[in-house]
Amino acid sequence: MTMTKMEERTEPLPSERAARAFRALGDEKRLRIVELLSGGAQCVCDLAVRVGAKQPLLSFHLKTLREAGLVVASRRGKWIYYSVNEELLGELEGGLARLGEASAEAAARAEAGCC
Amino acid sequence: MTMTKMEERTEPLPSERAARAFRALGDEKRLRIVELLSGGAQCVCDLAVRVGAKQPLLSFHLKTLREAGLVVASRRGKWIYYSVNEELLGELEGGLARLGEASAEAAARAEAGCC
DNA sequence: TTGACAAATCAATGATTATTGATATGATAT
DNA sequence: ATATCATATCAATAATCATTGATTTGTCAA
Repeated sequence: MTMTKMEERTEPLPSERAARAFRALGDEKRLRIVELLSGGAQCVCDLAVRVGAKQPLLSFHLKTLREAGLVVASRRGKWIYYSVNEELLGELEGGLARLGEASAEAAARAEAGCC
Repeated sequence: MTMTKMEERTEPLPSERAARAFRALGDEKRLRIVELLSGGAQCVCDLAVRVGAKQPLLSFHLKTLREAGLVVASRRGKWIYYSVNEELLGELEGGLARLGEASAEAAARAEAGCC
């Protein structure tokens, strides 16, 4: 067997990863967190105040976002700063764009009466 | 009161609507459904086969997508055809783009050392 | 060390969601 | 009217998720 990881393409964004990321964005508090983070990296205590959630809940949501790959954490002394992963955000954006385009083309085809 | 619906702006995409839409996309089966639909409108029975789910489950997922505004249904005789709502897709795309840009600017600011 | 503070983890609970089989609705054709 | 086919809805169950308070871990400063 020993199969040297010889598989890593075709789909721009494996749908499991995309679904997980969308699911992570699919909560108002987490969406708010990402918005806040996109204004600059923040520590958890800052976020807790602005999101209006207690610290353990914030940690939970940040973990969800982290596991989805949407944010990254970096410790600076006593604090941990979070920031958004622009790359994944861009891939999701691209995925939506692709769907939109495909959908527009399909609509045009249908309009043209091939159905 | 009689309040004539006098509230409908400010946020490009109210975060509740955005969160609901992302949540709807946050399931592999539903993401697959949207992908299939973006290839052209389809009836439920078609989808059921391709997604590999039973009819009531398909209906459930389609309802979720419908309620999130991501797809629209239109009856044609005995069948109901679903298609994706490009407008909402575009708004979500725009929202992600906005987050990405804000985040890039914040990173640039941080780089420039104002922290 | 000890104390204090930031953040993560844990255990418990309630809320939401996915899935299923059975049943109801709505359209068409006979 | 009846039969049939497509789809929706319902009731029940299992799985996942959000939220909380208590506890733990990690870091710094005295």
